[in-house]
Formats: sequence, structure tokens, C-alpha cells
Amino acid sequence: MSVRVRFAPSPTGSMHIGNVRTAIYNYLFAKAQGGEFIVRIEDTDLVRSGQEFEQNLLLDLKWLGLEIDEGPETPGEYGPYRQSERGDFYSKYAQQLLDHRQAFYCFCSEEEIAQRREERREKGESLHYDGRCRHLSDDEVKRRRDGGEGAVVRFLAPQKDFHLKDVVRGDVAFPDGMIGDFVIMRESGMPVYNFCCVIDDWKMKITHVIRGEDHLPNTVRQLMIYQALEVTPPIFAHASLLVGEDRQKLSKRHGVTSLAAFRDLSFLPQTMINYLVLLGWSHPDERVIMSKDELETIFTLERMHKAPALFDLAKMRWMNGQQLKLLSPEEQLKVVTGWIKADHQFHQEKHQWQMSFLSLFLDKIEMEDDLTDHLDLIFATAPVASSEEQPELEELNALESTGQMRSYLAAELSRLKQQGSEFVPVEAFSGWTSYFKQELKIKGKPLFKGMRLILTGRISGGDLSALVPITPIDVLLARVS
RNA sequence: GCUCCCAUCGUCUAGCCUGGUCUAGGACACCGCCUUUUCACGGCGGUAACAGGGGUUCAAAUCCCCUUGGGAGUACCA
Repeated sequence: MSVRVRFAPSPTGSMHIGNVRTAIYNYLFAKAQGGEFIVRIEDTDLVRSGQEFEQNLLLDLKWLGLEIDEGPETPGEYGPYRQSERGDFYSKYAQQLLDHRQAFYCFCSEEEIAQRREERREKGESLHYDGRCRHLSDDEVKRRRDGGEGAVVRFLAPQKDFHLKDVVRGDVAFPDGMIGDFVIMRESGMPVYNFCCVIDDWKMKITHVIRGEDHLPNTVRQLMIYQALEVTPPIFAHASLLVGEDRQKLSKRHGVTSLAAFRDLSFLPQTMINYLVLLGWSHPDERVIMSKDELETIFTLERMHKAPALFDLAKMRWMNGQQLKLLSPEEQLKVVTGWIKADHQFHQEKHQWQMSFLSLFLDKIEMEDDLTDHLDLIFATAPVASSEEQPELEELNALESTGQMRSYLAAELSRLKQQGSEFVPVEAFSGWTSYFKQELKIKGKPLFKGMRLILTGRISGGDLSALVPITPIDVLLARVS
């Protein structure tokens, strides 16, 4: 049977990276197995769900390049793909469970249950639902329902041990009494997660359920339902959690956690996939930089890691640089150009010039914020020097040779500008250097650092002979005067 | 409280299943050196970990037990 996996987010906010990683695992596994990647929207919580969230979710997956085989916008034969539209399935099987006495109507209000739980807590007893409505007679149920009394449907939890064979965790035991009778249908008639999940995974012919470890306790409930329905459960793989600095499950309060936020920070989709997949999975040969295509052939559930993983922005940053270097020059330019504000002078320059800029700085660029400094080096007219550079800078400035070079360069630049040049020809630059050496007898630190100071306003930086020819003459003139 | 899960450098991890080749390997970060008359890249090197205690065994990071620590769940959320 062909592998079918699903990513089943609830549209209640922007997609956070824990979910993104789950999506990636599912997608990669599907690809590696030649199977299907299905997206199912879990929107049974009408209050928290929103249509705009679903749209963003789908857009996020698209941005990542995770192609959906079946989903709300590309339905296959097992739809609908939104739980809010699958009501018939749920009521049908809820009724079946009711008929078979595997579920029952419960008339207890939330307040009553909370109160009874408190009482049991004081007595040190189990906090589960106490089974009060378990054995109401059919007549009583009918009477109370006909009388308009609200009721939920509870699943009657079997009193026995359960056992799960999890691909990443191995054998997991769930002892008898771990959970009480749980709600599968709300008073409003809306089904609840654990129930929908089973019905949908079954009806959508899902073969492997790959999800976060936080769902592990849910799995017993689901196993119970599978058994009651006499359906063979899928294979489960529970991935470790992603945690924040405090080692707790990653959530909004950990700062930057949504995919959108990382995208805004200029992380590439490849980086997201590459970095996230490595947070809980490893390549058999410990390769680190990988493309999505490579991952699609090599990913296996067996190499998933059990312990929770912590985010390391520094490594992710490095990885972004590595992924950037993997692109073709044209693609690199496109990415980098996208990082620069629309009204920046950079966009006015010719393609050839932009490529020169890129090749000069590519090694130093990992993220968007690396760019500012390099752009300033080319375009900023006012010199920027750090405070600790100040003493050396002043010392250099006071040198007689610096003054000589400054007036010479000012004259040269004006001459070039009058000739109509926009940039300094490479030969002109080397001409200046030889002139300073041979005629003015300036050499060593006063020569190189001095020229750098005059032309860039700084005392350290990249190769001047490459930098100067791509700096606009107007900028250089402003710096010299 | 109860149930379940987890535990190798600061971080991500390899190794653990199938004990010896592990004086524990890699990556990020950090620190040196080389190269570069400067920056970066690169190259070379360094600091740094098997949570603790008991077993089993000729031999344990690897198997078992306990302790400790961390996490998750315990909803008419998913």
C-alpha cells in the first residue's frame, strides 16, 4: 500500500516553526517513500479558527516549496479536507459508537465536572471524569434530551492497558486508568479533535501519522477509538518537541517563532527546511548542508531523535549563508536585491555593476542585516568609524602624507568626473598607488591605511582596489573633500 | 498529584538497537596560528560532553535498576 501522510494544522494563528518542522517531516517522508502528502485543516474549534489563517498556512507551505498532493484547494478523492465540512462522517460514527454502547450521552455541565474534580483532588483520587452518566437508561436519556437538556457524547474508555509501537519512541505503555471517559462530540454537535482525527485518518487512508510528542498522550484515546471501530490504526511517529531557551515547549512568548517572522528576517525557504529537519533528525553520514531535493531521497523516520531540541539562531544564520552560496549567481543576485529597500540607489545601478558588488561581498553575506554595512561602504558619503578606531584614525589623519594624497585624489576625482566618468577605472586606481609610492615616496601603513581612510572613511575593510572601482565618483568626491 | 516521555561538548548531533575499533567523532559559536601589507573566505590547531549511583560483564556512552533533573499531557483546544 502506498504511503499517505498528512499535515493537519488548526488555522488558529500564524504557522509556528514547530508546526513547520512537522510539515517538513511529513512531506519529506512522503517524497522519500513515493507517497502522498495531504493537508487537512482541523477547524472544529469554530471560535479560534479563521479563514485568513488557513490562507496564510497554505501560502506558507507554498513558500517552503512543500507541494500538496491533496488538500482544501487541491482535493483528491478523500475529501472534504476541512473538518468543519466533514460533519456527516463524525455524526455517523458517533451514532455507531452510541448504538454499540461504546459511547454515551453525558448531561453533566462543565461546572459540575470541575467541582467534582476538585472534590476528588482533595481526596487524592483520580481527576478523571467520574462516570456519572455512564449507565443512564435509554429512557432517561431520551426523556432528558427530548426535554431539551444539553448533552455531550463521551467515549466509554475501556478499562485495560494499551500499548503503542512508535517508530521513534519504541514501545510505549499506557496503563489502565490513565484516562477517563472523554468527550467526542460537543454539546453544540461539533466533534472534538481526538475523534475527528481518528475518523479522518482512517477515511483518508493515512498510513503514517507523524506529529509532535505533545500528542503522545492523545494517542491512547485514539487507539481506543480505533479499537472500538475495529479499524487498524496507522503507524505512529512522535517527533521530539522544539523548545525555547528555558527548555519549555516553543511558543509565542519565546519571541520569534512564526515562519513569517523568519521569512521577514530574510531566512531562505531552503534554510528553514535544512535547519529544521536537522533539529531532531540526522543524515546517515552527518551531512549538514543539504538541498530539499537531497532530503527528499534520504529522509527516514528511523533516524529521528528522541530528545527535545533547542533553537540556535547563530547556526541557522550560518546555514542561510551556506544555502545562499549554493544558488547560481543570478539567483543570488535576485535574493540579495530583494533584501535591499526599493528606493535604494543600488537598484539604479547596472546589472553588471550589481554582479560585481555581489561577487565582492557574497562571502560576507548571510542575512539581510549583513548588507547594510556593505552598502554603506559603497554609497554612504559620511564616513562611519567605530569609537575604538577613533585614535588611530586621527593619528592617520594628522599625517602629512595623508594630506598630500587627499588633495591629489580630490583633483584626480574631479578630473575624472569632468571627463564624464561615473566610476574610477581600475587602471586609474593602480596609477594613483604607483604615483604615491614613486613620486611621493609614501609606503606601508601610511599609504594603504591612508588611502583607505580618505576613500572610505574607515581604516579597515576589504580590498580597496576592488572597492573603489564600484564606488560612484560622486560618493568618493564627497568623502575626499 | 497522577500518567507518559526524555537525558553525549554552551547549542545541534554521531555513536547506543547488534557492548570492545570511543584516551567519544562532526557542525555552529568561541579562541589561537597560517594566508591576506587590510576585511572576509580558506587552511591548520585548540577549549569543551557520556547527569549521579548501583548492578550485569573479562569489558558499558552503549544492557538493567534506582536517584536526580527536564519536558509533555491530564479541556465541550488542537
